[in-house]
Amino acid sequence: MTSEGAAPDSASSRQQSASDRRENARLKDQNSYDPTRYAHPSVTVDVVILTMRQRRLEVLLVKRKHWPFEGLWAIPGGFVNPEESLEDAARRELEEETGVRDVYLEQLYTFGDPHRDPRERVITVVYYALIRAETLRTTAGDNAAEAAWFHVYHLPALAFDHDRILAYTMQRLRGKLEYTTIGFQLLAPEFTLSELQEVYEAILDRPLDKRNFRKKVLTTGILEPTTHTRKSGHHRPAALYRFRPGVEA
Amino acid sequence: MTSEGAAPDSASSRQQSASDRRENARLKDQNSYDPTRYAHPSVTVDVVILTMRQRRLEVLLVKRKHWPFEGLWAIPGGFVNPEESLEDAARRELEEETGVRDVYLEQLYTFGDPHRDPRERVITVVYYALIRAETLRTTAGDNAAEAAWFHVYHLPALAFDHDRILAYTMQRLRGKLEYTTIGFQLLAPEFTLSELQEVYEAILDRPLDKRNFRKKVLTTGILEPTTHTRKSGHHRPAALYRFRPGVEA
DNA sequence: TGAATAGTGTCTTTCAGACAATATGCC
DNA sequence: GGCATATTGTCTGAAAGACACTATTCA
Repeated sequence: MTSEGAAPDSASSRQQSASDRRENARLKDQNSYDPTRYAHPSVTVDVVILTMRQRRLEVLLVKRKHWPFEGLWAIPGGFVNPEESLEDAARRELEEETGVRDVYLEQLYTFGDPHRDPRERVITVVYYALIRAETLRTTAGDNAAEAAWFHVYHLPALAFDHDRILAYTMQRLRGKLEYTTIGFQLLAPEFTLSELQEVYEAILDRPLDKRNFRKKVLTTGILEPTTHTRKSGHHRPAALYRFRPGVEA
Repeated sequence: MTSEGAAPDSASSRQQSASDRRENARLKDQNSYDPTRYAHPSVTVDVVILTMRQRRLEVLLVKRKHWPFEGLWAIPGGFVNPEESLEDAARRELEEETGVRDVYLEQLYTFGDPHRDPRERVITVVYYALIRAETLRTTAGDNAAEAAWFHVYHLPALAFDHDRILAYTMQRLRGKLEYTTIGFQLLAPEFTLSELQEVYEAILDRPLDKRNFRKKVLTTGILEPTTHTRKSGHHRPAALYRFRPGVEA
């Protein structure tokens, strides 16, 4: 076991290790009025909610009604409650916005620039969720003007640093598409190969060759054919597939 | 532009959008005593500091001197100051521990389970840093017992959820090794191909074929030979390479 | 000349990508 | 029959992986 001290520094600050500083914070907390408490930032969870609608990848945004960024669109989010995990907070937020639960949800990144919110310091842990359009509850009616779906490649003006967040979401999504089964999360349990291809094309934002695509997904062995077909127009019905049981992202 | 309302919910909670809730929080903040402030968790930044020493990948840990987890080893970290970004906090922490700056640093993940720290709720944004062993300042002396380097595959008992954090770091590192030049961050500006291979083997924890490895890195074109060689024993000297200027991770 | 590490090439298999014609169902 | 989408196979080039011997330096 090698042992080498950390570099020294201006002494007074360095002698106090990180864990010591936490310990000091705890001791201070035992006082009833603690100025360091005011340094605690707000922590929120934002959830980028994505779905496939009309063969496009769309994101759910809410319209801001107050300063700052009044009138601009924002990724839905909210505060993390004291007794819930970050992921629980994200799932709660997701369910509040869409009524769905038990969907794919993954932590994306944490954004914490000191002035990203002009009101106070807000550190936001961003998650993204992939949901199937059919699982959404239908329009609430009086909320219709507040939340809307947008094509991810034609976004309105966004509040805060939410344009960066969405750009980063797409980057992550494209990366994961290659080596995971994440794309399947946007489809119903049974689906056609054309539908699967549409998901990939929507995420990658480029057309794929049909023969190569089918060859690739079928040779991986993660799909199995069902006996069902889907008729969707004046043409040949497509065979339905499902994920091989036991295979997960 | 399609527009569909978000799902309704138990009304009182749903009618209040996420941005509304933030707005409400701001209004409350204008009072001098605000109970919601107590819900703000502590936010820390932890930095997994990795380097190559003696052909092994090693991580810098600090020994805890107080409850909780007294005597166990922990990833160095500390609070985020009000006026610094998360990455700035990580760089400050890194410099305090090692004396180095301007090294590779990347946000890993944010851990925030409500009881991961038994004292209070602490949400930690974890970064990892890759540094070259030569850039480290030498042992401080009186701090030698507090911080130590550990072989990443032979770790001591760790405090908090730091075992999970280190496991996740290795996972990320292996993933990025394949499609980025991240491994180069652990080497001096000029290095031998054997040294580069040692870095890859240390991260992947498996031996690589020397001929295939050299073929692969040389055909990518990211390396260029220098006119220098390195003699390191009673044997043939090795040619030194450097990264082609302008290529970054 | 022995010890130690540096340096090099071929073959096989797999995967990615370019490319176009036939099949089926419905009107 | 005409329309619309479903379905299918070959070829080529690139990359990955298995595999072993020669070169150089110095004690």
